[in-house]
Order: sequence, then C-alpha cells, then structure tokens
Amino acid sequence: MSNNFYETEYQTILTNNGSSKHVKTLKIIQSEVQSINRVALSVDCVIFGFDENKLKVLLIRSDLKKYQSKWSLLGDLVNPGEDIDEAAYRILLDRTGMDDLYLEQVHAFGNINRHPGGRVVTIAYYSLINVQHHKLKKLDNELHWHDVAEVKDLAFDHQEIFETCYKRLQKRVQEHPLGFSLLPNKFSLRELQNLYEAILGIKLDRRNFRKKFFAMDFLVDVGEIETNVPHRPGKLYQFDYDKYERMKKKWSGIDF
Amino acid sequence: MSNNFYETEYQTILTNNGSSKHVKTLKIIQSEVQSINRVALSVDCVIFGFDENKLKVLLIRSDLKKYQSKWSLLGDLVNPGEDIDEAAYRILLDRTGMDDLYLEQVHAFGNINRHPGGRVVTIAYYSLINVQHHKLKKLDNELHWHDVAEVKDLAFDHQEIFETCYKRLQKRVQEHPLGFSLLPNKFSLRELQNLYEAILGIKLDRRNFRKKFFAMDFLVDVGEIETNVPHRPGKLYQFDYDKYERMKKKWSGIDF
DNA sequence: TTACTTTGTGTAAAACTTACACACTGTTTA
DNA sequence: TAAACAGTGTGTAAGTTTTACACAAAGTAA
Repeated sequence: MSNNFYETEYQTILTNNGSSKHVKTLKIIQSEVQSINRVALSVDCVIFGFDENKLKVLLIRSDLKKYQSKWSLLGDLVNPGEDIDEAAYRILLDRTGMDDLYLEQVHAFGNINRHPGGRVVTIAYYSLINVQHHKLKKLDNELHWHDVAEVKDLAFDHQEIFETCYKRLQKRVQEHPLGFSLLPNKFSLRELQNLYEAILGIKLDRRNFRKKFFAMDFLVDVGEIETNVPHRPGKLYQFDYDKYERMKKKWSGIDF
Repeated sequence: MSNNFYETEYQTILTNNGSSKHVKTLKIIQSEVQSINRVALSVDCVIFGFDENKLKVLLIRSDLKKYQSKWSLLGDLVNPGEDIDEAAYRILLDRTGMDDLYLEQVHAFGNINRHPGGRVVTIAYYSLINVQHHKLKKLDNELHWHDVAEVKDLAFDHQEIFETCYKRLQKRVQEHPLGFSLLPNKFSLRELQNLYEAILGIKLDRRNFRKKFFAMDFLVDVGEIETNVPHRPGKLYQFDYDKYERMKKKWSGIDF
C-alpha cells in the first residue's frame, strides 16, 4: 500500500561473500505513474494590506454562478512544471506587480466537495503587502481591499481558509517581526503600534510597546520626522532587515 | 487567470426596476474541469513514538530502486473521493491499527522533481503514538522505529519533510500539552520529563518542571505508584483531556 | 498666545523564571 | 538486617520580565 508507483520483481544478485541471493527488487512502472489518480491542484492567497489603520485583505468576485455575489480569495491552478510556491508568487505578481512580498504557506484544504466544479485541492498562502508602494493591477472582478473585520461568507471554503490564514498571521507576528512588510519603508512608532493593534485586535500600552521594540534593536532612526500631522510629529524609523537576519537564529518570539 | 474552470457568456436579465441589463454571467465548463492539468497527490506521515526514553520515528525501506537501501516515511497516494486528512488516517490505521492518534497537517511539498516517477505533490503530517499500547501491523519493508537523532539521508525529499515535522512538533509541544499522546495512560512525572527532554533535546530542571505541570492543573493523581523501579517509586498520573479541552480557549503556551 | 493633540520618557510593583539542597522511600548488597 | 544506593518529593530567595501608570515637550489650529 505504501506506494503505488512500482511493481515488485525478483532478481538474483551476488552478495559480498560470493554466494547468490534471490531478492525482491522494484522497478518503476511508468504507465502506472501516468495513469494513477490525480487531482486538480490550486493555490489560494490571502493577501493582507494595511491602510488607514485597518488591516485589509484583497478579494475578488467569484467567477462562479453558484457563488455569484460572493467574494473570494485570489487563486489559480498550479501549472504543470510549476512549483506550488511559484504558483503563489505568480498570482501575487499578476495582481500586485511585486515579486518581493512576504509569502508563507499555511495549509492544504482538500475536502471532496469544496469546489463545485469537481475535486480541487488547494494550498493556502498568506502574503503581506505594502499598499502605499504598489498599486493593484488587473482590477477585473471588482478586485479591491476589504476590512478583515468585515470579511464574511466568502465563496467556496474561502471563509475557513481566510480565518486559518488570519490566525496564522496573528501568531507569526508575535514570533517574528513580519509586520514591517505591511508598512512603508519609513514609519513612525505610532504607525507600527497601530499595525500591531489592528492585526491582533487589541490595545497595547504605548510606552511598553516602544520599550519592547527598542530593546529588539532592529529599528534605525532615519533622522526624519512625520509631516502633515496636526500635532507634534514623531520620528521616522526603518527596519534593519540585515541585522534581523543575522540575529534570527536565536530568535524565539516577541510576545505582547 | 484567477479561475480556469469557467467560461464567460453574456445574458440579458431583468432588473428590479423593470429595465433590462446585458450582463456577463459564467457557467461551469465541465469538460474543462475534466481535462485541466492535474497532479498526483500523496500524503506522508512522520509517526513519532517514545520508547526507552528516546524519541522515535517510524520508517520503512523505500520501494524505489533509485533509493534502494534508503529509509522513507510512510505515505500513500490520496484516493479519489478521499479527504486528505482521511488518507493520512488510513495510513496510520493501516500500520498501527489505531484511529485515535494525534494527527496534524504540517506542510505541502511540491518541488517538480521531488519524485523520480513523475510529479507528485505530497502533504506532510505528523502523528503521535503510544508505542506500548499498540503493536505495529504489516511489518513489510522493514518497518520499524528509528531514533530521531539517527535519522539521516532519507529517500526522496523525506529528510526535509521529517525535519520540518520534527521542528513543528518541538514548537507545538511548547504550546499545547500534546506530549501525553506519546505516553502510556498512566505515567510518572519522571517519564513526562524524559519525554519533553527527548523531544526538545534539552535538560530541564526537575523541580521547576513539576511546578509548571502542577500549575497547569491537568494531571490527576491516580493513587498508584511505579513498580519494578530500583529506587523510591514515583506517583502515577493521568492527563485530564476533558479539563484541557474546557480550558483550551484561553491557552497560549507552556514555555520551558 | 492659548488650547489642543500626540510624542517621548522612567519607575515601582507584580508576576514569573531560575537556581538550588535535603529529607524520604523503597531496593540492593554485604 | 543494616548500610549504601538511587531517585522522589518539596520551598525559597534572587533575578528577570512584565505591567501599570503621569508629565513635560513639540508642533498645529484657532
């Protein structure tokens, strides 16, 4: 049972000590590999953005009549000869024009009837994108950003996929400093805190938040301040990716 | 691009206010669903056990000539009409006779050339089994337990899969009390500590370990003690699954 | 120039984590 | 049958981390 691709055959071989042995060997049955049961495989991407102090997710109208008027995640079939991560990057590139996004595989969803068109197994990813730097491309099917708080009743099993990915993001963001992928290159500490509050859905103490991030020591003061704010402007910082990469090994978590 | 299963067509429909609209609608093209590119899909299980104070993993000899003499994980193709979790349970049931094992999906592996017989995408799971309670079934292909510390150079990309799953176990076991699935129903605190030390590969302070587990309050003293130990016997405990399930909501981690 | 809003900063109390030692209990062995 | 052995069972003090909290400073708006 452990493998359907091969067929057993028997062969006589010489052993080290000169005697011969009749052993079971196995050879690939190519025709079987060609003919075995296969499934359609897709990837679906939960693409997160951060805008106006809200966490957003990118959705389109479902193409499918059954799900008319329902929103759905961005996804596509995996091409033959295409790695599944590649397929996810292709979708992102296609819609955002960016190929340097944070992307993480989350879970495979394979319920028999999850897709009305037949069996389709999908691999779910989530991605983080800086909405200021990159305008969306190919706006067909009403592609646009939705508040995560208002995402409900998605097409297919996309609600479940969305929630799984959102929970994963909430967890990851407490373990590693991913959040910076959602912010502009230069940001104030207030923006950073707003981001974490939006992702986690909780309020954080401002002084303790600052203390924590300064202690991590990945923020570099770029010597600039906010403009166009109707109050004392905050300093702007950048995230030091290189330093983070260097220290990553011994990283165990952020914790709020 | 977002969906290859459907074809656009145009239809005239009546709107609520009596006027008519020419709209784009979509219908399923079944023939396309049948003919689209598909991949062979398998599941592979990293089955962990705990015996003689060592963490073990269940391996078999690869069926495949190319990987002759290499060890490989237990896996099989997903059947048509079979959920992927079901396929993983089937493998476990097949080899262990148990259907109540802890099972967790970890990651999908889909490199183009990961399988020499053609493209096969695999979904990796890990599982925890109590080796005392359940004897293995179907011992073909030299099925047996290997020390995790000595697992190396597995067939296919199984080394990577194994390591990914092992890391996931190490992480999970610090977040939730999974470890009990690897122990007999009744166990001493020393056994429990040995288990955690084996999984994490570190030494833990005995007094602090006890304090932590008693503070969690999921251990029930069954009023029995160890037998056949050449020293003062320890008390035996059971894990209170029900209580854990009730408190699970507000669970955030164990931490060592 | 005054009121307003938000930034920037430190400290004390509480909670948690770590390190550590000795009496007790059953088994083995001289 | 007593002494040596091995591992259980238990508490506390020191160190570290987390939390709660307030006021002066900077720029904007009226």
